[in-house]
Amino acid sequence: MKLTRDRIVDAGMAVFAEVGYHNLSMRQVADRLDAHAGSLYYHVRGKDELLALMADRVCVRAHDAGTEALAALPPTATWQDRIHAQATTLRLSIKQHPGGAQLLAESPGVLSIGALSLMERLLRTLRDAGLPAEHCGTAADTLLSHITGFVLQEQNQPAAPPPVTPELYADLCERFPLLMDPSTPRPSQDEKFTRSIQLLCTGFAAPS
Amino acid sequence: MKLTRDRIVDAGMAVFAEVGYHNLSMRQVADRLDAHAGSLYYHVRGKDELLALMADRVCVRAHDAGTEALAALPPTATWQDRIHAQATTLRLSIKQHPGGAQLLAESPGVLSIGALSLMERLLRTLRDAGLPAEHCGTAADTLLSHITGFVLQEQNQPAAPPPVTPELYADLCERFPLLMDPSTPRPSQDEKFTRSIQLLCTGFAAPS
DNA sequence: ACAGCTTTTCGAACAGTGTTGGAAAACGCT
DNA sequence: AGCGTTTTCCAACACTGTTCGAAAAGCTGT
Repeated sequence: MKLTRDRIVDAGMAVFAEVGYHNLSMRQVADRLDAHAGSLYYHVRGKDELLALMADRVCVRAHDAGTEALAALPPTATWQDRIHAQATTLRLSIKQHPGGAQLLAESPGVLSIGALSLMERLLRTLRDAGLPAEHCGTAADTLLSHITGFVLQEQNQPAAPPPVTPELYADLCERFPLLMDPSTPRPSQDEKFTRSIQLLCTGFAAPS
Repeated sequence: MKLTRDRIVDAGMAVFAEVGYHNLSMRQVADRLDAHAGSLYYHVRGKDELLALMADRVCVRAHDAGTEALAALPPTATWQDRIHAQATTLRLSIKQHPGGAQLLAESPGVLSIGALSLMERLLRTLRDAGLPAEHCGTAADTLLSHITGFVLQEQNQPAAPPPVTPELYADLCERFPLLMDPSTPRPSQDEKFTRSIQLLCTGFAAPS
């Protein structure tokens, strides 16, 4: 079958979902298309461009998932709810592939249609909420960079936490008493995420 | 001279400062020590571990810079000022090396002494500010992931923005009217950063 | 159907990467 | 001096992204 920019990105997304960001290679993408690695370079400038196209596709998927989530919201939903819905769908879309946050993080996101769509809709909801126009830009920027950073840290959490010897544990407790305080609740990632979004929203709403 | 874990990390940081994150290779690090690449593996499990050690060192430097910045603050400084000082020094420390955000983003940061120190001090200032203890954890987490995401997006901004043809520009204006609105102010990165930190601080301070 | 031309694919090669394992050297110690 | 351990070398392996000339495939006009 004929080789095409779109088909290459499709194959890229497929192997991306299987092997993750770090193990994605041009040869694997080519193999999935029954083609040779060199042939890809006729349609794509290089791996960087392919990654950028894939990042854009992730954003587009997140955008589509976001419209669905927004449509499912009851009419009584506040603008905070709408922001939260968009943030959550974006987070889940990124988390769908291993290393998805890296993919978004590496590619310069400005020129991507998908990223622009996400941004525009965030701005839209913030403006419709009646927030001052001059603050909406930084608010949306903050949301996006925060979500990226959050999923990044989330996906890089080691699967098996390293074993702590008792002496090391004691040392840690002494040097980092607040961090190691067992009385503080240790919320799940989902809770942390929704709380951080609420945090940002109250920051947006507060007059400055 | 003898090869040592610390000396390897030193050389890694030097190469890192010169060539950036993406072009850092074990052979270059070894060359700087007049050694062969294979010798590094006696002291370091692999490149991942070396990168983790380097990420920790960046955090330690950021921590030290943060103590200086805090010491230079007047006694009348609010807790928001103290948070801002720490955030700014962390941002600058990361930006010192090209691709520094990637370095922090890739390495699982939990087990790093430097990262823990940064976290602990953030928690300290938030607790000293009188914020409710059960919120300080997510607040500090949000701060760190936001800063990482911010510098990431900042460092990945393409040096030369791609040229926009008039027709493309018109299309963009139609699809993204809010983003393309020329009347909205376009603040510098520094302004965006301080504003986002202020945003987070007001979110922290607001009762939930 | 054939030639001619363009678009696309191949296949081999290049330089570079992280990593490994056995041989060789350096070191410390009795 | 000799032995044992710690450290370094060196050559290799299996990859990676990318390039380039040649070969194939597809289309057009006659």
